[in-house]
Amino acid sequence: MPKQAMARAIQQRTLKTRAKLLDAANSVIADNGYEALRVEEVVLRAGVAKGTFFAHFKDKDALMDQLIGAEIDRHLDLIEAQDVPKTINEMAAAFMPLVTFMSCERYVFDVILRHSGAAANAEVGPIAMTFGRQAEVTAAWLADMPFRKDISADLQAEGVQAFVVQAISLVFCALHNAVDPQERLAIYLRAWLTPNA
Amino acid sequence: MPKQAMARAIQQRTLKTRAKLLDAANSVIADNGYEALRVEEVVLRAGVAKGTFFAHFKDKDALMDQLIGAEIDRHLDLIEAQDVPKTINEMAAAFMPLVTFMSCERYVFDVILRHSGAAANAEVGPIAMTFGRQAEVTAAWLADMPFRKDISADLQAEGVQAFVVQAISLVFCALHNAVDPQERLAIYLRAWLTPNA
DNA sequence: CATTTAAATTGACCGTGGTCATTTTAGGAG
DNA sequence: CTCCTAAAATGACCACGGTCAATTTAAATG
Repeated sequence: MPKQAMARAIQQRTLKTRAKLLDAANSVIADNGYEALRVEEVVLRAGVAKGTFFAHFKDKDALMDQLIGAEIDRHLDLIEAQDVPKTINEMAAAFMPLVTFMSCERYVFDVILRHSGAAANAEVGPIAMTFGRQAEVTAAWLADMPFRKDISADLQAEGVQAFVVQAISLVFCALHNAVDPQERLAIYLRAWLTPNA
Repeated sequence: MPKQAMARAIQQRTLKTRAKLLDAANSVIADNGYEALRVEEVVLRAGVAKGTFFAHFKDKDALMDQLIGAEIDRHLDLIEAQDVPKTINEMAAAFMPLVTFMSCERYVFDVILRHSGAAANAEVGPIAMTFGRQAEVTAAWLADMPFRKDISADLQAEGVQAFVVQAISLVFCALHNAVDPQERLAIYLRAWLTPNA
């Protein structure tokens, strides 16, 4: 057997540096919010060089993908832990913590939209995963619910997702920003899930 | 009456410079597409200094807003000039040229999403205007159509818009990019506009 | 322990969007 | 025509994301 380059296991310091970067990023966000995050500030607080950042994250967006994706996942955990909503209003209410987070900053919503569809199968990022997960959760709710029978639960879930995004969009839309997102979402869901009712 | 600074009329060269910048931008886009547009390249072709660009456009995004908004408007003109669609399939087909343009580049779609909701009433940009216009056109179609009577044409139009965006999103989503956007849009519209049918 | 090598880290450097104090110019007033 | 002033144009400069050749370090091997 010829001398051959073996893939070495990842080193301890790799995980340590990664953790330092994530901690630093979270602390920056806690202080100034997502939009104001600067890579320079992150590496400064983490005590590493700038190049190290990009050895760990493809670009700034990849960091945001991870951080925001983790936050969405946390909300989905809570949503899953709750009782299955039985009415449209309960469903709209169940989504609200997630909606509130997604609309906490215009920048955050933009990042989410940009990553909601994965660019390639091989690189389905954290946020794209949460969209898949949200659809699953919703479809599971709808599977044993007294709503529409003419279309699949999956299609219903896709529509719910589209309307959640639409409701959040309106938060940032000057033409409509007087409306309450939860109320608006309930209107959409009623029209989508209980037509002619 | 005291000597007083009067607002002067805009000068001829202002319009000329603006036109030069827009022409240059269009030529860059024709050559390399939207994403590859560089402000430096635009001012080079326009024969003006970099600072001049930003005297005419708040930022690069504002230029994109204007150019892409104009393109969308052109598509809406064509859509309005055509016969009112009578079926779901015709409606989906009617939107296709617009859908195709909106998904011509990932970057273009991102710009559109970023500008679809105006940040403030005072600054409703070209793209935000086209969204309003598209909703109007759709609502006008739906006003005398045999579809749903349980919700207003305006709400139906909002949903159509949400599903058009959703259909475009799938074009860029690796998990779904095998699907034909027109077919997908038709499925959404059928489920939204003719439930239980 | 000494040697070796791939992985991890570094920081000077670059590309590009955006700013602003300074200079130039259009065009109205005398 | 000349002067004057506000608008327009200029380009050196900055901010910040991202790159990469060179350096350091972990840890496997003998």
